Amino acid sequence: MELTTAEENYLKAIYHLSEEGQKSVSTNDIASAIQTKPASVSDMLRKLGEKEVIQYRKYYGLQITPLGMRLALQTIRKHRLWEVFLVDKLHFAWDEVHEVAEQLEHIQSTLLVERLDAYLNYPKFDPHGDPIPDEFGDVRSRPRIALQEMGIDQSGQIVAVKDSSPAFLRYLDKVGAYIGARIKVLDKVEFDGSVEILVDQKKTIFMSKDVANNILILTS
Amino acid sequence: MELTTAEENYLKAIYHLSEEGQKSVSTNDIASAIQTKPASVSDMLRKLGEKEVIQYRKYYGLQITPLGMRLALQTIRKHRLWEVFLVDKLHFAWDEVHEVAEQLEHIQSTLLVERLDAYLNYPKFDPHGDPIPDEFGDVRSRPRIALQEMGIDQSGQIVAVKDSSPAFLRYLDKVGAYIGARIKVLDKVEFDGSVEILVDQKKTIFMSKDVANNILILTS
DNA sequence: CTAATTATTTAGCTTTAGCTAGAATTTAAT
DNA sequence: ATTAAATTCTAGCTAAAGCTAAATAATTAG
Ligand SMILES: [Mn+2]
Ligand SMILES: [Mn+2]
Ligand SMILES: [Mn+2]
Ligand SMILES: [Mn+2]
Repeated sequence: MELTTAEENYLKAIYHLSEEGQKSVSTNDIASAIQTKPASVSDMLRKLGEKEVIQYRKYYGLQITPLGMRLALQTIRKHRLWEVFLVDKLHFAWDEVHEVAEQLEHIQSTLLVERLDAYLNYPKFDPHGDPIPDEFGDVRSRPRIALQEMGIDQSGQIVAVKDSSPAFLRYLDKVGAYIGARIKVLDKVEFDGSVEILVDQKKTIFMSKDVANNILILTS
Repeated sequence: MELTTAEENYLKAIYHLSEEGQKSVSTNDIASAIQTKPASVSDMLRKLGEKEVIQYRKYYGLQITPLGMRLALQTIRKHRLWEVFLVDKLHFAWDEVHEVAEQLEHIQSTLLVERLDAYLNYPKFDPHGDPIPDEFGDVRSRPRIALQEMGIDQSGQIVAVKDSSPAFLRYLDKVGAYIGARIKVLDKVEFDGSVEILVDQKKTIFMSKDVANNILILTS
């Protein structure tokens, strides 16, 4: 069973929107995630249903099937491995990789994926801190919470970002909030939800609720 | 001006068949090179003509335009750089790279090509000995002749192969005729055109006319 | 110089993946 | 319980890229 590039992109979007296959997703959500019209989505859902990668009931949502899950995770695995390659080997910035990985993830060659994985030394996380599924689709995920959820004086380590848009990532670069940084919450403003944090015991940063919501922390 | 994947493949085939843009090519030749039907080729030629990458006159051949040449060479550059990557970095065998490079060559990202080129240390030739065009499409080609054309006692170095099919390349691996090997023609059989050569001053190989025709030599 | 053969193109059909416009269904609000 | 609003789906169109069958042009042979 092989999927077209469009089908892979839809399935990946569905997987992400359903939060790793848990809840059901809406046609409109898929449309906006994938930058297309709801009518196109309806049509694709029918096709994906026929291919049995999702279970689709008209007007009610859809559920990704175990088969669909496996295929989605394969594509995600490739996407993230390529991102590691681009950053580690070709010295791309972490905000420059997404677009290219979006293309590279569709290259069909199991040998290529295996060799790439080995060449990169079997990385467990991509440049944005997202876990890389193994060849069987198993994801070893760490318990992580949004920086926004942390209380005053709580500390931890930045392990991932929710938003991978260049604008957001470049902002993080600017303020020095990189993956791996150790942080401690110094203060939280009730009024607007903004937070003040100490980074690596030396630098103090103020950030809005919006920003703090997109930074994921492994607490300690 | 950007081309679709299919258009890039056609243009590349046209470029190769025309022997780097010299002679004109036929519809049937393109069809068999690209494994498609002549009717499909006719249709694509019309489109490529409209995009002005070829000059097309119905029923008479076609000429690749300077623009078409530039675009074809860009794709060829990418193809060959990826082949180097696969062999040098991911340890693919030289007969395993073509199919994958055929996909990778269509990835759109000038930054990627630049970085890849630098990462590979600006290689001048691909694993099959074919020259890699620079970013402006300039190809520094070496004067080379088919092993078949050599006379007895003439010597030289294997610098490239004409045929890159796995079957042929694996045969060369088996007999030890690799790129870079120094050879000398010991004997030629008039009857069937087969030749006997000495490889690296130690090993003697017999090969058919067909094989000798697909091995390219830099004479010395 | 015709006539047969070969090469090439055109016409019309298929699939994939989009789109718009409008119909159908579900959900929310009186 | 209706009605209104929002969501989702269907119908019908387009473009790319392929196909087969048939038409047409060019080439070769007698
Ligand atoms: Mn993609
Ligand atoms: Mn990522
Ligand atoms: Mn290709
Ligand atoms: Mn090659």
